[in-house]
Amino acid sequence: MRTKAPDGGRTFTELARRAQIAQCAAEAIAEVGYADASMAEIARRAGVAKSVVSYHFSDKAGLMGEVLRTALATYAKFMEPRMAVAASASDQLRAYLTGTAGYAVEHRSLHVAVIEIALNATSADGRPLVATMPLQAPEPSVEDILRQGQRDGEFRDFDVEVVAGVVRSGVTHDMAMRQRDDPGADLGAYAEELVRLFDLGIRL
Amino acid sequence: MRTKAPDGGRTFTELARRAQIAQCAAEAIAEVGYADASMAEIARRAGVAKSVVSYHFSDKAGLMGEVLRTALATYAKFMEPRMAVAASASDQLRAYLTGTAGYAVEHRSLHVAVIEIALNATSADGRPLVATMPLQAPEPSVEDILRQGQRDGEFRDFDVEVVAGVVRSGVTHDMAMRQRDDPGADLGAYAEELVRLFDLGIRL
Amino acid sequence: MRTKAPDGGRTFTELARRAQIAQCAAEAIAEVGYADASMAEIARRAGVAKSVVSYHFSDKAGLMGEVLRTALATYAKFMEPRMAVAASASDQLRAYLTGTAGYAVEHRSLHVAVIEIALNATSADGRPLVATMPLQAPEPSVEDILRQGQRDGEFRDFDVEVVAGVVRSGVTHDMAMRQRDDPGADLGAYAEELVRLFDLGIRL
Amino acid sequence: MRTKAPDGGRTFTELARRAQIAQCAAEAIAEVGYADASMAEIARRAGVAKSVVSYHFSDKAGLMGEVLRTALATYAKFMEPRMAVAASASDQLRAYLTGTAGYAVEHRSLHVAVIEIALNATSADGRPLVATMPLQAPEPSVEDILRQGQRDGEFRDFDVEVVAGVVRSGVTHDMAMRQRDDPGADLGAYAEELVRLFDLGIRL
DNA sequence: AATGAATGAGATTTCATTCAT
DNA sequence: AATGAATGAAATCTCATTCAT
Repeated sequence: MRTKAPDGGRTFTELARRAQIAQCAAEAIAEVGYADASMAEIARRAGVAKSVVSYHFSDKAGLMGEVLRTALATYAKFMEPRMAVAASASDQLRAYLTGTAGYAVEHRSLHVAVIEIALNATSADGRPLVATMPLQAPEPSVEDILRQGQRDGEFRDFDVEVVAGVVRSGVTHDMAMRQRDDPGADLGAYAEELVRLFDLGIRL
Repeated sequence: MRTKAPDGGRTFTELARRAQIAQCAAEAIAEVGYADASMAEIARRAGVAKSVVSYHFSDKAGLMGEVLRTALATYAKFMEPRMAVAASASDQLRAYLTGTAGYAVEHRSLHVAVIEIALNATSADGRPLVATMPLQAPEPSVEDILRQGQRDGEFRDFDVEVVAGVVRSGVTHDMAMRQRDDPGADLGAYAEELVRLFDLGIRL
Repeated sequence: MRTKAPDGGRTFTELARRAQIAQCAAEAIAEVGYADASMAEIARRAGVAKSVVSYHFSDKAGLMGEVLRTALATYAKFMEPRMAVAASASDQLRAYLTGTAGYAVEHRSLHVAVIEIALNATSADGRPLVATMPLQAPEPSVEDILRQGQRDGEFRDFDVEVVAGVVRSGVTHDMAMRQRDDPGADLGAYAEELVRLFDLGIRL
Repeated sequence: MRTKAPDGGRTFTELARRAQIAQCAAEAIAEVGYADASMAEIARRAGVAKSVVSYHFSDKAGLMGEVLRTALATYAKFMEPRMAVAASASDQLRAYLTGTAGYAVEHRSLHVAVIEIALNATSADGRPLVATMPLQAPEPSVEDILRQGQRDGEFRDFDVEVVAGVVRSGVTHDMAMRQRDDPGADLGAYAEELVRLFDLGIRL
């Protein structure tokens, strides 16, 4: 009897290979950049023939999509318990910042790979890949948290879009760059500093 | 007689061509991403043969280096008068934020291109290109400003490295993303919001 | 006990699968052309795994050979009763033309596939596949009919090889092209027109 | 000064290379069949690198298109003087048959290649290549000749489409097959036999 | 009897680069 | 100063085929 369909008609072996290859793809991208992370390089890191990658993914965009989905799922799973214990909006913001920092440390490759893919990957028609994929970020979003804080009288009045953007870029792009340039950086302390900065910056 | 050597033994025509090609390279990168900004695409945009690009630049890394130098020089020239009129550290920080936002609007391609190049370009040995180049950012750096503010008693005590990073990523990466996703975004208001946020966040 | 050997040691199931796959191969070739009729495409149409095709046929040439044999057998079975009732050479020629036209309509895929295979399929050594296979066309051949007509004084003197070639190409290649370009073409009327044309052309 | 633009902005060298490559493509197709006539094989025969072929032709469909255009132009040039001296419809038909036979002998590769390409080449969207190209056959067409003969009272009444099809397939497909199987076949005698056959078959 | 997984070979195409002119 | 032509290397992807299960 076959070990069929634990998810969408795929066998365990297939799911395992897909996961392995997606992981190697993320590592390749994080290390050599999107432009140099060729299918050959990814296959080499996975220890399989180039054609094995093509066997499991319809094309490069398909593989990149899997990396994005993997990253998002990993991130959501990582954040869920941390966000659950946070009651107030400022606690949630703290949980978001320290949680995301923790994720960036623990899943460095995925973290950097997502940024690279978002910037560079294009689908066949030339549009950015992320624009062609239905990706769903975990709830609540930074915007949600900020708006809640304003409603609850915890936060002052400000443009939610703008502040959410800076908050997010602080724990994604800047942190990724920091890690790349200094792999041993203390991101825990980094996150604490951000918590203080934004708390002071937006508190009523 | 030749019109020689306004800079390092290069004629005016040569300098003009180099500048034109570098500009087109930045535009190509900003529009299609580093991975798809091939020498052919860049040459096409410049309206010259591929070999002309190779004629003026030793190789692709050389061209990317020129884009970085151009961007830095343009940025420095843009910021200099704006920084000059700012006396206190908080005025300087405001000038930095609004100035950089203005630069990002006025020189969108250069702005985005630098981010892409920093993330992706590698020199022949595989190391990140930016790590192999002597690039000199304009004075004062964000770190300089923050430290001065702390010395002057304007700013509270905090980790200068961390805050400088967030400040910088806010006006580089986040702003670039914002522009890409919404070309008509009001970056002036964006900068003002950042000024308030960081002012509150770090003021003593 | 196994249901063995109705033909050369093959079970019924095996024969059925082989027939099914050969049929799907013919359909694939007829629809997308020999060059695009890959083993994967054929397997897809048959609703089986690629490896099933390889399991039943030694290699692609083997499968193509089976298509040829199937086509020939089908053709022979289709023609036999129609030729049997034709006495004179001109009746036989008429039976050949209308019969073959009927076959082309009823077994369109096989008909087109044979032409494609004859033109394109090569065996491992690079020679045309048809040249390496012992294929036996049904009796009487067009040449036989024409020669008989000449002997009987029905037909005038002409080069049998040449006329047989044109007769055959008229009801194979031209008819196949006609079907491809205009699937609803009236091949019955077409055949009647050919009968008249050749009858006048070769009658004494 | 450059040797520019003898045709559509192409230099002499480029035109020469394109012609040479198209010729080699036709030969490759005629010898090994469309399916095995890869870009690599074509480049090998032309004695150039694979990338040279890609340099001169946007893609494989572009090269195949050039082969078709070359063949058509060659055919038109070959036929023109032969058709010009034929006054009556039967003379024109004779000129068409003997002329086309002569062309098939003199330009065997082009002749066979066109048949293969028509049967197999597909453009990117999967449709037959010939259907996507504006190809213009030389005047008068076989249909034109036959209709003229009917109007002039030279030919009897018959379905022009059908007879034109057989006439054409006789001197294209059948002749090509004949040449492939027996390279030394006497196509002159072949054509004469066809002239007699069709003359008797359609004359009033 | 069937098949999922894997694979090497080779397909088409793009790349950065070189060089004679 | 510029460029058309060429090229080897490498990119992505498809192919027919094999094999353990």
